[in-house]
Amino acid sequence: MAERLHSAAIHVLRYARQADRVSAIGPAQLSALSVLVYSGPSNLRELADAEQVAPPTMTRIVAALRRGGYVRLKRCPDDARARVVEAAAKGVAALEKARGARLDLIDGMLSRCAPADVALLGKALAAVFPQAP
Amino acid sequence: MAERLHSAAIHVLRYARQADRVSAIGPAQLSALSVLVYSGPSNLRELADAEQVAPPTMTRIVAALRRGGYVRLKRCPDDARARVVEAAAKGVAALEKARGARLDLIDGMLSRCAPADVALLGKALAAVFPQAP
DNA sequence: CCATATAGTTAGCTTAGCTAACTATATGTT
DNA sequence: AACATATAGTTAGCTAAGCTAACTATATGG
Repeated sequence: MAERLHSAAIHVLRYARQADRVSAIGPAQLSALSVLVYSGPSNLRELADAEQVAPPTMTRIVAALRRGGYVRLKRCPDDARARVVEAAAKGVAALEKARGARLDLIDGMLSRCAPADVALLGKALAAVFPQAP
Repeated sequence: MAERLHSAAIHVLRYARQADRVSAIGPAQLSALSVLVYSGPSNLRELADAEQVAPPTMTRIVAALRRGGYVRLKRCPDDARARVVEAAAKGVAALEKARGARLDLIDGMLSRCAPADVALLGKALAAVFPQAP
């Protein structure tokens, strides 16, 4: 069962990743950006934890996003050491576009299956991953 | 629906990836190795296509796997340009270990859900991804 | 026999990951 | 208040993993 889920997850993401080639932004940057867009502003440490990455790695990812104009950094009012990273409008737009391309691919994949099976999968996923957006 | 599947796949693999930290071998190498172990020997071009990677990248991944003793290279009998890459015993063992660690994590994740939901998910996955091992 | 295609490699770049060591600011204890 | 310790982030320097362009060597088709 774990095997089946693992294999399906790999299959879905491998297929969806094809869409990322159109995006000018790298995969780690895109992933960090999606956290910022969907979970709101964050400091570097939280972002690094969310992405399962060491702090220096997140420093670089955020620096690259900033150079591209995808995020803004602000000073944290209650801690002078920390910065708050926030998605800029350009970042939100880039993320939505990349995400849309991925979802289109997955939609195409699902459209080649029986609708009843897809509906069943939806129900099962909702039950097992209740927090899924 | 595509959204739900995408999100669940990300969630599962992000969680499972924690297990990879124990493995000495990098993620790209592990992934290529799994193709070799489960689909059998292959030449570089096929492997690069399977991994959605450019040929020079696969040259390096295979070189690293070879240095580690995880794969062997043979000459191709019917094409002197090509090499056949084959998993060595050490490679099979390393892959099984890494894979086992990932599956254990996913098992743990699923064990915290209602068994009926998990069974439903299994049925749905089998219907939508019939080729899944 | 030559032209073209294909398998793979080399060179050189970027991104993304790490650890170790550092600066600067908070915080808790005397 | 002073100092010790903890925490936020950065810098430096390494490796792995991705790419394109340009190359070598072998197949293959005319």
